Amino acid sequence: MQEKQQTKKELTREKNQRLILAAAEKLFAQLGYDGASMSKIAKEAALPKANVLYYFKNKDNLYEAVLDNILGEWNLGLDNASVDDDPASVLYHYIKNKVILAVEKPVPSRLFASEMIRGAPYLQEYLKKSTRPWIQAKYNLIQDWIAAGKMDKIDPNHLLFAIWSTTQYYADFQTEVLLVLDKPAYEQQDVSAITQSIAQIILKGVGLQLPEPIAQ
Amino acid sequence: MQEKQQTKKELTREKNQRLILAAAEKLFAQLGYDGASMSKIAKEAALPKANVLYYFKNKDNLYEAVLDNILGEWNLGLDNASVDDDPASVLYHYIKNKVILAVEKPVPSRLFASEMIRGAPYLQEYLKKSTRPWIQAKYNLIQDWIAAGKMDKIDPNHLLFAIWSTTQYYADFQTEVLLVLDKPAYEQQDVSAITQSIAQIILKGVGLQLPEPIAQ
DNA sequence: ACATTGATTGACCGACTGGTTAAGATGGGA
DNA sequence: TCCCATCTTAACCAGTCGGTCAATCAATGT
Repeated sequence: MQEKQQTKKELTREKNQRLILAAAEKLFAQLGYDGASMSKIAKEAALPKANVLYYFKNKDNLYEAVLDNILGEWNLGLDNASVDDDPASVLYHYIKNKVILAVEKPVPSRLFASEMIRGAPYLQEYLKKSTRPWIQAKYNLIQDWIAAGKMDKIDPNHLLFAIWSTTQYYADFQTEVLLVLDKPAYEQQDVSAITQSIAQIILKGVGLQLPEPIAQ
Repeated sequence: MQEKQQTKKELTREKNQRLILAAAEKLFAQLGYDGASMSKIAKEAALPKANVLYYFKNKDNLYEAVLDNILGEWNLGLDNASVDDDPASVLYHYIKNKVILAVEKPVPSRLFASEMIRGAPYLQEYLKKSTRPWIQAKYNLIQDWIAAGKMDKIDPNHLLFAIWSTTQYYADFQTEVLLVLDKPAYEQQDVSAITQSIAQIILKGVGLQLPEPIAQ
């Protein structure tokens, strides 16, 4: 248990790294890779620029650290499902989780989107090694559901694209959504309204029924 | 008709402006606002930087010109529909057009997405003056279709978001899509495959039937 | 108590940024 | 033909970029 006993140095080290990562995440998402300068990030983290470069050797290094930090908590869900589960329930909860994430933590989604728009210069390897096997497994799962007559025939890839796009839209295009809805910010009730709308379209769209009554 | 008689100067002026706009559009979408420098744009357009700044006073001016240039051809469609039309047919063709645009001209979509992710610093006014009235009209149209019993009850805003997100995804996230589909580039047949998948989900999702048999 | 290691930071660097300027090339109307 | 407006472009500017460095500071093991 002696690894739990952290020295003061180790504590401030961790704290500073978290500070820098949070500041970098925010600014990279807001201003893009080139727009977020090291000095702006340092200022946001309330540290001297040289100190930021002490913890992360260079800008690329920091950018990759931010991406790594995000991907872990962002891509999960839909992982424990099997053929025997009810696709309506599984997909509904997957959509719901993605909507909650999009509304409550939009920054990672925006950062991911920026990366993709630029051709994924840093995430290409990650996509090949991690996303592709994951989607392959889900592809098979959905195919099995279709073969079992549990849902309509549809290309599973495009179904997953549809779920990702519709949910992440509320994070990436938040500005447009709020402007159209004429709101200053998302409210509690919006999460369920969005979830219901998306789930209604997509689930019925592949021959499933909404698993829950509309919660008021 | 004498305005048709262009002098040599006017011709090169137009040509250079088109050249610069095309180069800027490409680089702004690829590298973001800050990543695309004036010298890179000039190099891409094969002109000296000072010449680019002669035609467009400064970077902001050029950026806005690029956005203006895009929005005209990008946002149309769904405009001549009325309550008496068949929603299935109207929405199907709208989706189809958006998919074609996403696959064949992804750059404008990516530029628009970048703008949105950054909070639409330049497009906010445009959104208020142009997009909001447009979407208000479509909102009423869809509500009328619902009232006429032609389709399921659904919030028209979220339906439009779903159509925009699913279609534009194939432009903005092209890298991810191609990687998942294991292709080097979109092919002719992909347009109809994507259109069919999206239309199948969304139309059936709001209680409509695909208006055309799957074209082989 | 002290030496050693890690942490902090201001000053600095060359490269590049968006933008200006001024001098010359070009072409059209008189 | 000549003049004048438009166009072209190298040279230049101050400011910022990512990154380095060396001097100082703080904490730790002995």
